[in-house]
Amino acid sequence: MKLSAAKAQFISSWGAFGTHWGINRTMAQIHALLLISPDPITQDDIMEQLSISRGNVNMNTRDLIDWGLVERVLIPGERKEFFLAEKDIWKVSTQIIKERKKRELDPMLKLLGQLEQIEGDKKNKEVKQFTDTIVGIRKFGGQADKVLDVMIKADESWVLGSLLKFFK
Amino acid sequence: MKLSAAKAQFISSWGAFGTHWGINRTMAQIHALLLISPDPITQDDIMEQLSISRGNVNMNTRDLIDWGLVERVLIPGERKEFFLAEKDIWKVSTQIIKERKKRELDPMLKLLGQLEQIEGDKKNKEVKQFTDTIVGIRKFGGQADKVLDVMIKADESWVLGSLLKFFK
DNA sequence: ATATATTTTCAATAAGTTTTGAAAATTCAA
DNA sequence: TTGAATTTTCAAAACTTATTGAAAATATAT
Repeated sequence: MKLSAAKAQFISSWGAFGTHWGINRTMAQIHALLLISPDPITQDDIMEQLSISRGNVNMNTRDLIDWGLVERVLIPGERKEFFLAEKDIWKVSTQIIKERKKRELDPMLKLLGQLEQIEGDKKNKEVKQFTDTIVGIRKFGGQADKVLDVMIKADESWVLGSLLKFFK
Repeated sequence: MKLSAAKAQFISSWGAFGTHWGINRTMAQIHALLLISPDPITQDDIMEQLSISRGNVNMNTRDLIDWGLVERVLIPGERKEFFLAEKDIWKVSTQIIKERKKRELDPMLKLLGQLEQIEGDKKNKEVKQFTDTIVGIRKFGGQADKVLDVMIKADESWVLGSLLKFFK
Protein backbone atom coordinates (compact mmCIF):
# COMPACT_ATOMS: atom_id res chain seq x y z
CA MET A 1 0.00 0.00 0.00
CA LYS A 2 1.18 3.49 -0.85
CA LEU A 3 1.68 6.09 1.85
CA SER A 4 -1.00 8.37 0.44
CA ALA A 5 -3.63 5.63 0.41
CA ALA A 6 -2.67 4.48 3.89
CA LYS A 7 -2.90 8.04 5.18
CA ALA A 8 -6.37 8.51 3.70
CA GLN A 9 -7.50 5.21 5.17
CA PHE A 10 -6.15 6.01 8.61
CA ILE A 11 -7.68 9.49 8.70
CA SER A 12 -11.04 8.23 7.58
CA SER A 13 -11.13 5.30 10.02
CA TRP A 14 -9.90 7.33 12.93
CA GLY A 15 -12.69 9.81 12.23
CA ALA A 16 -15.32 7.06 12.20
CA PHE A 17 -13.81 5.57 15.36
CA GLY A 18 -14.04 8.94 17.09
CA THR A 19 -17.78 9.21 16.50
CA HIS A 20 -18.27 6.11 18.66
CA TRP A 21 -16.60 7.92 21.50
CA GLY A 22 -18.52 11.17 21.52
CA ILE A 23 -15.86 13.00 19.49
CA ASN A 24 -16.92 14.59 16.25
CA ARG A 25 -15.66 13.13 13.04
CA THR A 26 -13.71 16.18 11.89
CA MET A 27 -11.96 16.72 15.19
CA ALA A 28 -10.80 13.10 15.13
CA GLN A 29 -9.67 13.42 11.50
CA ILE A 30 -7.67 16.54 12.21
CA HIS A 31 -6.11 14.77 15.15
CA ALA A 32 -5.25 11.80 12.93
CA LEU A 33 -3.66 14.10 10.34
CA LEU A 34 -1.59 15.83 13.00
CA LEU A 35 -0.53 12.51 14.53
CA ILE A 36 1.04 11.40 11.27
CA SER A 37 2.57 14.77 10.36
CA PRO A 38 6.20 14.85 11.40
CA ASP A 39 6.31 18.65 11.45
CA PRO A 40 3.82 21.29 12.57
CA ILE A 41 1.26 22.25 9.89
CA THR A 42 -0.98 25.26 9.28
CA GLN A 43 -4.74 25.85 9.10
CA ASP A 44 -4.40 26.01 5.33
CA ASP A 45 -2.61 22.67 5.20
CA ILE A 46 -5.42 21.07 7.19
CA MET A 47 -8.10 22.74 5.06
CA GLU A 48 -6.46 21.46 1.92
CA GLN A 49 -5.67 17.94 3.07
CA LEU A 50 -9.11 17.28 4.53
CA SER A 51 -11.11 19.50 2.15
CA ILE A 52 -12.89 21.38 4.89
CA SER A 53 -13.57 25.05 5.54
CA ARG A 54 -11.42 27.45 7.49
CA GLY A 55 -14.06 27.93 10.19
CA ASN A 56 -14.32 24.22 10.72
CA VAL A 57 -10.55 23.83 11.11
CA ASN A 58 -10.41 26.75 13.47
CA MET A 59 -13.17 25.43 15.71
CA ASN A 60 -11.85 21.88 15.88
CA THR A 61 -8.20 22.75 16.40
CA ARG A 62 -9.33 24.91 19.29
CA ASP A 63 -11.15 21.91 20.78
CA LEU A 64 -8.09 19.72 20.33
CA ILE A 65 -6.06 22.34 22.17
CA ASP A 66 -8.69 22.47 24.96
CA TRP A 67 -8.36 18.71 25.27
CA GLY A 68 -4.61 19.12 25.64
CA LEU A 69 -3.87 16.97 22.60
CA VAL A 70 -2.49 19.64 20.28
CA GLU A 71 -0.45 22.77 20.70
CA ARG A 72 0.09 25.90 18.68
CA VAL A 73 3.67 26.48 17.65
CA LEU A 74 5.20 29.65 16.36
CA ILE A 75 7.88 29.25 13.77
CA PRO A 76 10.37 32.12 13.58
CA GLY A 77 9.97 34.10 10.40
CA GLU A 78 6.53 32.64 9.67
CA ARG A 79 3.42 34.73 9.89
CA LYS A 80 1.00 31.81 10.16
CA GLU A 81 0.36 29.69 13.23
CA PHE A 82 1.32 26.03 13.16
CA PHE A 83 -0.24 23.06 14.95
CA LEU A 84 1.58 20.12 16.45
CA ALA A 85 0.11 17.01 18.09
CA GLU A 86 1.48 15.11 21.06
CA LYS A 87 2.75 11.90 19.47
CA ASP A 88 3.21 9.65 22.50
CA ILE A 89 0.08 7.49 22.54
CA TRP A 90 0.33 6.82 26.25
CA LYS A 91 0.31 10.54 26.93
CA VAL A 92 -2.57 11.01 24.50
CA SER A 93 -4.60 8.35 26.30
CA THR A 94 -3.96 9.61 29.80
CA GLN A 95 -4.81 13.10 28.67
CA ILE A 96 -8.13 11.91 27.22
CA ILE A 97 -8.87 9.85 30.33
CA LYS A 98 -8.11 12.85 32.52
CA GLU A 99 -10.42 15.15 30.57
CA ARG A 100 -13.28 12.71 30.29
CA LYS A 101 -13.03 11.87 33.96
CA LYS A 102 -13.27 15.55 34.80
CA ARG A 103 -16.09 16.25 32.34
CA GLU A 104 -18.19 13.11 32.77
CA LEU A 105 -17.30 10.72 35.57
CA ASP A 106 -16.77 13.24 38.36
CA PRO A 107 -20.10 15.07 37.81
CA MET A 108 -21.94 11.75 37.54
CA LEU A 109 -20.49 10.53 40.85
CA LYS A 110 -21.45 13.80 42.47
CA LEU A 111 -25.03 13.42 41.26
CA LEU A 112 -25.26 9.79 42.37
CA GLY A 113 -24.13 10.83 45.84
CA GLN A 114 -27.06 13.23 45.99
CA LEU A 115 -29.56 10.68 44.74
CA GLU A 116 -28.60 8.18 47.39
CA GLN A 117 -30.61 9.75 50.15
CA ILE A 118 -34.25 9.75 49.21
CA GLU A 119 -37.28 10.07 51.42
CA GLY A 120 -39.52 7.08 51.91
CA ASP A 121 -39.90 3.64 53.34
CA LYS A 122 -36.76 1.57 52.83
CA LYS A 123 -38.87 -1.57 52.80
CA ASN A 124 -40.77 -0.35 49.75
CA LYS A 125 -39.67 -2.35 46.73
CA GLU A 126 -39.36 0.67 44.45
CA VAL A 127 -37.35 2.67 46.95
CA LYS A 128 -35.10 -0.28 47.64
CA GLN A 129 -34.35 -1.02 43.98
CA PHE A 130 -33.67 2.63 43.28
CA THR A 131 -31.24 2.97 46.17
CA ASP A 132 -29.54 -0.33 45.40
CA THR A 133 -29.00 0.68 41.78
CA ILE A 134 -27.65 4.12 42.66
CA VAL A 135 -25.34 2.73 45.34
CA GLY A 136 -24.13 0.01 43.00
CA ILE A 137 -23.28 2.43 40.24
CA ARG A 138 -21.68 4.90 42.61
CA LYS A 139 -19.46 2.26 44.18
CA PHE A 140 -18.42 0.93 40.82
CA GLY A 141 -17.77 4.43 39.51
CA GLY A 142 -15.79 5.31 42.61
CA GLN A 143 -13.53 2.32 42.07
CA ALA A 144 -13.07 3.11 38.40
CA ASP A 145 -12.22 6.64 39.47
CA LYS A 146 -9.41 5.40 41.71
CA VAL A 147 -7.96 3.11 39.07
CA LEU A 148 -8.01 5.91 36.48
CA ASP A 149 -6.34 8.32 38.87
CA VAL A 150 -3.48 5.90 39.33
CA MET A 151 -3.16 5.43 35.58
CA ILE A 152 -3.11 9.16 34.97
CA LYS A 153 -0.30 9.64 37.42
CA ALA A 154 1.64 6.56 36.56
CA ASP A 155 4.23 5.93 33.94
CA GLU A 156 3.32 3.75 31.00
CA SER A 157 5.74 0.90 31.46
CA TRP A 158 4.94 0.65 35.14
CA VAL A 159 1.19 0.48 34.81
CA LEU A 160 0.86 -1.65 31.71
CA GLY A 161 3.68 -3.92 32.80
CA SER A 162 2.24 -4.43 36.25
CA LEU A 163 -1.30 -4.84 35.02
CA LEU A 164 -0.28 -7.46 32.53
CA LYS A 165 1.90 -9.35 34.99
CA PHE A 166 -0.92 -9.12 37.49
CA PHE A 167 -3.54 -10.41 35.10
CA LYS A 168 -1.52 -13.12 33.42
CA MET B 1 -35.66 14.34 47.75
CA LYS B 2 -38.74 12.38 46.72
CA LEU B 3 -38.41 9.11 44.85
CA SER B 4 -40.24 10.45 41.80
CA ALA B 5 -37.92 13.46 41.49
CA ALA B 6 -34.84 11.32 42.03
CA LYS B 7 -36.00 8.86 39.37
CA ALA B 8 -36.57 11.64 36.84
CA GLN B 9 -33.16 13.11 37.63
CA PHE B 10 -31.39 9.77 37.29
CA ILE B 11 -33.09 8.89 34.00
CA SER B 12 -32.34 12.25 32.50
CA SER B 13 -28.70 12.30 33.60
CA TRP B 14 -28.06 8.74 32.56
CA GLY B 15 -29.43 9.63 29.12
CA ALA B 16 -27.10 12.63 28.81
CA PHE B 17 -24.19 10.53 30.06
CA GLY B 18 -24.91 7.91 27.40
CA THR B 19 -24.61 10.41 24.57
CA HIS B 20 -20.95 10.95 25.54
CA TRP B 21 -20.36 7.27 24.99
CA GLY B 22 -21.86 6.76 21.57
CA ILE B 23 -25.15 5.48 22.99
CA ASN B 24 -28.29 7.30 22.02
CA ARG B 25 -30.11 9.25 24.68
CA THR B 26 -33.33 7.25 24.56
CA MET B 27 -31.61 3.88 24.73
CA ALA B 28 -29.72 5.03 27.81
CA GLN B 29 -32.91 6.41 29.38
CA ILE B 30 -34.80 3.18 28.85
CA HIS B 31 -31.86 1.33 30.35
CA ALA B 32 -31.92 3.66 33.36
CA LEU B 33 -35.65 3.12 33.82
CA LEU B 34 -35.23 -0.65 33.68
CA LEU B 35 -32.29 -0.54 36.10
CA ILE B 36 -34.43 1.07 38.79
CA SER B 37 -37.55 -1.01 38.13
CA PRO B 38 -37.70 -3.91 40.60
CA ASP B 39 -40.03 -5.92 38.37
CA PRO B 40 -40.23 -6.42 34.61
CA ILE B 41 -42.21 -3.71 32.78
CA THR B 42 -43.98 -3.51 29.40
CA GLN B 43 -43.58 -1.44 26.25
CA ASP B 44 -46.57 0.62 27.36
CA ASP B 45 -45.03 1.30 30.77
CA ILE B 46 -41.88 2.58 29.09
CA MET B 47 -43.86 4.68 26.58
CA GLU B 48 -45.82 6.26 29.37
CA GLN B 49 -42.99 6.85 31.81
CA LEU B 50 -40.66 8.38 29.23
CA SER B 51 -43.33 9.92 26.96
CA ILE B 52 -42.01 8.36 23.79
CA SER B 53 -43.61 6.49 20.91
CA ARG B 54 -44.15 2.78 20.62
CA GLY B 55 -41.79 2.49 17.64
CA ASN B 56 -39.04 4.20 19.54
CA VAL B 57 -39.41 1.91 22.54
CA ASN B 58 -39.48 -1.12 20.31
CA MET B 59 -36.32 -0.14 18.44
CA ASN B 60 -34.33 0.77 21.52
CA THR B 61 -35.36 -2.21 23.64
CA ARG B 62 -34.25 -4.38 20.77
CA ASP B 63 -30.85 -2.68 20.80
CA LEU B 64 -30.56 -3.15 24.56
CA ILE B 65 -31.28 -6.82 24.05
CA ASP B 66 -28.64 -6.99 21.27
CA TRP B 67 -26.16 -5.47 23.69
CA GLY B 68 -27.03 -8.20 26.21
CA LEU B 69 -28.18 -5.70 28.84
CA VAL B 70 -31.89 -6.46 28.85
CA GLU B 71 -34.00 -9.56 28.40
CA ARG B 72 -37.58 -10.24 27.44
CA VAL B 73 -39.58 -12.08 30.08
CA LEU B 74 -42.91 -13.82 29.68
CA ILE B 75 -45.22 -13.64 32.63
CA PRO B 76 -47.75 -16.48 32.85
CA GLY B 77 -51.26 -15.29 32.20
CA GLU B 78 -50.07 -12.02 30.66
CA ARG B 79 -50.47 -11.30 26.97
CA LYS B 80 -47.84 -8.55 26.79
CA GLU B 81 -44.10 -8.98 26.80
CA PHE B 82 -42.10 -7.66 29.72
CA PHE B 83 -38.56 -6.31 29.87
CA LEU B 84 -36.05 -6.84 32.62
CA ALA B 85 -32.54 -5.39 32.96
CA GLU B 86 -29.46 -7.05 34.37
CA LYS B 87 -28.99 -5.24 37.68
CA ASP B 88 -25.43 -6.26 38.58
CA ILE B 89 -23.31 -3.28 37.53
CA TRP B 90 -20.17 -5.34 37.15
CA LYS B 91 -21.96 -7.62 34.69
CA VAL B 92 -23.39 -4.62 32.88
CA SER B 93 -19.91 -3.11 32.51
CA THR B 94 -18.19 -6.25 31.30
CA GLN B 95 -21.01 -6.83 28.86
CA ILE B 96 -20.58 -3.31 27.46
CA ILE B 97 -16.79 -3.68 27.32
CA LYS B 98 -17.17 -7.00 25.53
CA GLU B 99 -19.51 -5.59 22.89
CA ARG B 100 -17.55 -2.41 22.28
CA LYS B 101 -14.32 -4.36 22.03
CA LYS B 102 -15.89 -6.58 19.42
CA ARG B 103 -17.52 -3.73 17.49
CA GLU B 104 -14.77 -1.10 17.68
CA LEU B 105 -11.40 -2.10 19.10
CA ASP B 106 -10.96 -5.40 17.26
CA PRO B 107 -11.70 -3.96 13.78
CA MET B 108 -9.43 -0.98 14.47
CA LEU B 109 -6.53 -3.23 15.47
CA LYS B 110 -7.07 -5.28 12.35
CA LEU B 111 -6.90 -2.16 10.19
CA LEU B 112 -3.79 -0.86 11.94
CA GLY B 113 -2.07 -4.17 11.28
CA GLN B 114 -2.71 -3.67 7.57
CA LEU B 115 -1.51 -0.07 7.58
CA GLU B 116 1.77 -1.02 9.14
CA GLN B 117 3.38 -2.24 5.97
CA ILE B 118 3.57 0.58 3.50
CA GLU B 119 5.78 0.94 0.47
CA GLY B 120 8.48 3.57 0.51
CA ASP B 121 11.76 4.70 1.95
CA LYS B 122 11.90 4.10 5.69
CA LYS B 123 14.29 7.03 6.03
CA ASN B 124 11.71 9.42 4.62
CA LYS B 125 10.36 11.58 7.44
CA GLU B 126 6.73 11.22 6.39
CA VAL B 127 6.93 7.46 6.05
CA LYS B 128 8.69 7.15 9.36
CA GLN B 129 6.20 9.25 11.30
CA PHE B 130 3.28 7.41 9.76
CA THR B 131 4.69 4.00 10.65
CA ASP B 132 5.70 5.10 14.14
CA THR B 133 2.22 6.43 14.83
CA ILE B 134 0.46 3.33 13.54
CA VAL B 135 2.78 0.99 15.43
CA GLY B 136 2.39 3.03 18.60
CA ILE B 137 -1.39 2.95 18.46
CA ARG B 138 -1.47 -0.72 17.57
CA LYS B 139 0.81 -1.71 20.44
CA PHE B 140 -1.17 0.34 22.89
CA GLY B 141 -4.46 -1.02 21.59
CA GLY B 142 -3.13 -4.56 21.74
CA GLN B 143 -2.25 -4.19 25.38
CA ALA B 144 -5.60 -2.61 26.21
CA ASP B 145 -7.16 -5.54 24.40
CA LYS B 146 -5.39 -8.04 26.65
CA VAL B 147 -6.33 -6.24 29.84
CA LEU B 148 -9.97 -6.02 28.75
CA ASP B 149 -10.06 -9.70 27.86
CA VAL B 150 -8.90 -10.62 31.32
CA MET B 151 -11.45 -8.30 32.90
CA ILE B 152 -14.25 -9.79 30.84
CA LYS B 153 -13.35 -13.29 31.91
CA ALA B 154 -12.58 -12.52 35.49
CA ASP B 155 -14.92 -12.90 38.40
CA GLU B 156 -16.23 -9.74 39.96
CA SER B 157 -15.09 -10.02 43.55
CA TRP B 158 -11.74 -11.42 42.60
CA VAL B 159 -10.75 -8.71 40.16
CA LEU B 160 -12.20 -5.73 41.93
CA GLY B 161 -10.95 -6.88 45.30
CA SER B 162 -7.47 -7.58 44.00
CA LEU B 163 -7.29 -4.43 41.93
CA LEU B 164 -8.17 -2.31 44.90
CA LYS B 165 -5.69 -4.02 47.15
CA PHE B 166 -3.12 -3.62 44.41
CA PHE B 167 -3.74 0.06 43.86
CA LYS B 168 -4.27 1.14 47.45
C1' DA C 1 -61.30 -19.71 11.56
C1' DT C 2 -62.02 -15.13 13.30
C1' DA C 3 -61.43 -11.35 16.03
C1' DT C 4 -58.53 -8.90 19.06
C1' DA C 5 -54.30 -7.73 21.24
C1' DT C 6 -49.67 -6.92 20.62
C1' DT C 7 -45.37 -6.15 18.27
C1' DT C 8 -42.67 -4.76 14.35
C1' DT C 9 -41.45 -2.07 10.43
C1' DC C 10 -40.30 1.93 7.95
C1' DA C 11 -41.29 6.22 5.23
C1' DA C 12 -41.95 10.71 6.53
C1' DT C 13 -40.77 14.16 9.66
C1' DA C 14 -38.56 16.36 13.42
C1' DA C 15 -34.66 17.39 16.08
C1' DG C 16 -29.95 17.85 16.66
C1' DT C 17 -25.29 18.53 15.06
C1' DT C 18 -21.77 19.96 11.98
C1' DT C 19 -20.10 22.79 8.33
C1' DT C 20 -19.69 26.71 5.57
C1' DG C 21 -18.29 31.20 4.26
C1' DA C 22 -18.27 35.87 4.60
C1' DA C 23 -17.82 39.66 7.87
C1' DA C 24 -15.47 41.22 11.99
C1' DA C 25 -11.54 41.13 14.80
C1' DT C 26 -6.80 40.67 15.46
C1' DT C 27 -1.92 40.66 14.45
C1' DC C 28 2.10 42.44 12.59
C1' DA C 29 5.34 44.60 9.26
C1' DA C 30 6.56 48.71 7.13
C1' DT D 1 -0.73 54.79 11.73
C1' DT D 2 -2.08 52.05 7.61
C1' DG D 3 -2.90 48.01 5.17
C1' DA D 4 -2.22 43.28 4.17
C1' DA D 5 -2.23 38.74 6.24
C1' DT D 6 -4.27 35.82 9.30
C1' DT D 7 -7.53 34.15 12.66
C1' DT D 8 -12.01 34.11 14.81
C1' DT D 9 -16.93 34.29 15.03
C1' DC D 10 -21.53 32.96 14.11
C1' DA D 11 -25.96 32.88 11.43
C1' DA D 12 -27.60 30.21 7.85
C1' DA D 13 -27.42 25.92 5.30
C1' DA D 14 -26.32 21.16 4.88
C1' DC D 15 -26.13 16.97 6.78
C1' DT D 16 -26.96 13.31 10.16
C1' DT D 17 -29.51 10.94 13.43
C1' DA D 18 -33.64 10.02 16.18
C1' DT D 19 -38.62 9.83 16.51
C1' DT D 20 -43.23 9.31 15.20
C1' DG D 21 -47.29 6.93 13.92
C1' DA D 22 -49.93 4.29 11.09
C1' DA D 23 -49.94 0.08 8.35
C1' DA D 24 -48.35 -4.65 8.20
C1' DA D 25 -47.13 -8.66 10.56
C1' DT D 26 -47.52 -11.72 14.29
C1' DA D 27 -49.46 -13.99 18.29
C1' DT D 28 -53.26 -15.52 21.16
C1' DA D 29 -57.91 -16.38 22.90
C1' DT D 30 -62.43 -17.87 21.90
